[in-house]
Amino acid sequence: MKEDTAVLNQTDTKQRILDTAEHLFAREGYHSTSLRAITGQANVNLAAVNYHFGSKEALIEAVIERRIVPLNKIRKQNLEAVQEAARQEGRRPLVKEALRAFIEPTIAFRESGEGADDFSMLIGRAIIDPDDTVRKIFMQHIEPIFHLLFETLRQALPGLSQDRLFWRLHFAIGAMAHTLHMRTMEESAHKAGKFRCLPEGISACNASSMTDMLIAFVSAGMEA
Amino acid sequence: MKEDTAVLNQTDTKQRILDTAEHLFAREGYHSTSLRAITGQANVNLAAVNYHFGSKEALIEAVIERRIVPLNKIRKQNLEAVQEAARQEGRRPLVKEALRAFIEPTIAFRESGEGADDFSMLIGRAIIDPDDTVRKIFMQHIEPIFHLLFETLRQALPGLSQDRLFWRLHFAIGAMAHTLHMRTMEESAHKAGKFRCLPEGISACNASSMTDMLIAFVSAGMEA
DNA sequence: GTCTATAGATTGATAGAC
DNA sequence: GTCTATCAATCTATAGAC
Repeated sequence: MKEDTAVLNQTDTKQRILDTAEHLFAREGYHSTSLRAITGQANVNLAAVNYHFGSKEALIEAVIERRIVPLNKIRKQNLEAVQEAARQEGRRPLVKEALRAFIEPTIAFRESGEGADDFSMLIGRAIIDPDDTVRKIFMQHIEPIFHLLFETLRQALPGLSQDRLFWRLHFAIGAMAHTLHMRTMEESAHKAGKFRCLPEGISACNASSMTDMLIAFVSAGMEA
Repeated sequence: MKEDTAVLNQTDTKQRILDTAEHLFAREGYHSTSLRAITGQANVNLAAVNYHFGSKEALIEAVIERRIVPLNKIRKQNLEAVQEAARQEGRRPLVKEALRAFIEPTIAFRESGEGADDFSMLIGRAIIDPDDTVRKIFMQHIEPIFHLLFETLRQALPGLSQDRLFWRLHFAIGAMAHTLHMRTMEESAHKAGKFRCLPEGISACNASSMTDMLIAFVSAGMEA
């Protein structure tokens, strides 16, 4: 009984720290978020972070790994399925299906449940953030998947030089990162209205149609 | 004589602070860069920042405005020239020439002289950075130009709904920001090799060919 | 495991001599 | 205008009682 309570409290505290840290790191950034802000909002003691994780850097590492591991597993399966389907049908992979295999699970993550929205932003930030603390952790997880995506696209576009393919993929990743990084799609649309980019503002849209628009955009760019 | 020396010292100190701040803000980020790091590297006294600029926030404001004002003037002239040429020839503006009017001076800036490389990174960061300190300053300068770009593209693509146009432009800006944000094109290419995305590494390329590739990419995406 | 209290370092900003 | 010296606030991290 005593043990159960202890374990429950432990996981509960760890979980609350992870969730709150994910939220604040995504929205305020790693350096701008203090441990006090996290523990305060999570309603746990300041010392709990160092007890459970050891340091602030180990905390964000745990935040990232919790989500990136299952996400990369899906992306890997998708990309391998694309290659396998093309091989069995004796054709090249399509640019669009390769990009969808990579992009769709990333954006779909947003609607998959509590906190996923935050992690989506965190991915967008990690891709871009020049701060080594966040990006290094992220890069070592994304590297093999990026390699697999590049290889699949190389098969899809055999006429394109590797240099051009690399830079086009670079542009595509930038478009995706910028989209992931938005706080919410509603907020971004609202801001577009506030900045008077448009006469009457822009409609928000769900992750599914956003994914379709993004894939259409980057596919056309890759094949330009 | 005394006055000349005083003025020279003043502008020299202010200039050195501006240049060094631009460099460090771009590479390390606003919050991760301390005033001590700036004054130390610029070889000026710590108190000089607050004497000349008043605060850290006023400093980055000065850093941004020094470059963004002439840059936006060029972008504005370019976009108006595109609209005017199309009007005189009785045709719609081309997507490609509208995007080039906006993108080319932004990237060309990189090769225009000392420090421009840093500011290019800073722009890329400002577009993306969720930190309000940097982005708010930047956004209030970019808003009218963005509005003009949107309007020109609306003329170029009359069949596209404003919603779709907005999101496609959003993707295009993301691709551009990600490219601007790179430390250097050589470094980015080198990293691609290090991460083994490619068997033999990627060639760097100059700003001009980078601009052409980016414009080809985003034009195809806009017209998808 | 959780808490208080605090060490130890760093930050932006300023006062006052020169 | 430039400098030293310092304040007051903040930060991460930890020691030790419970």
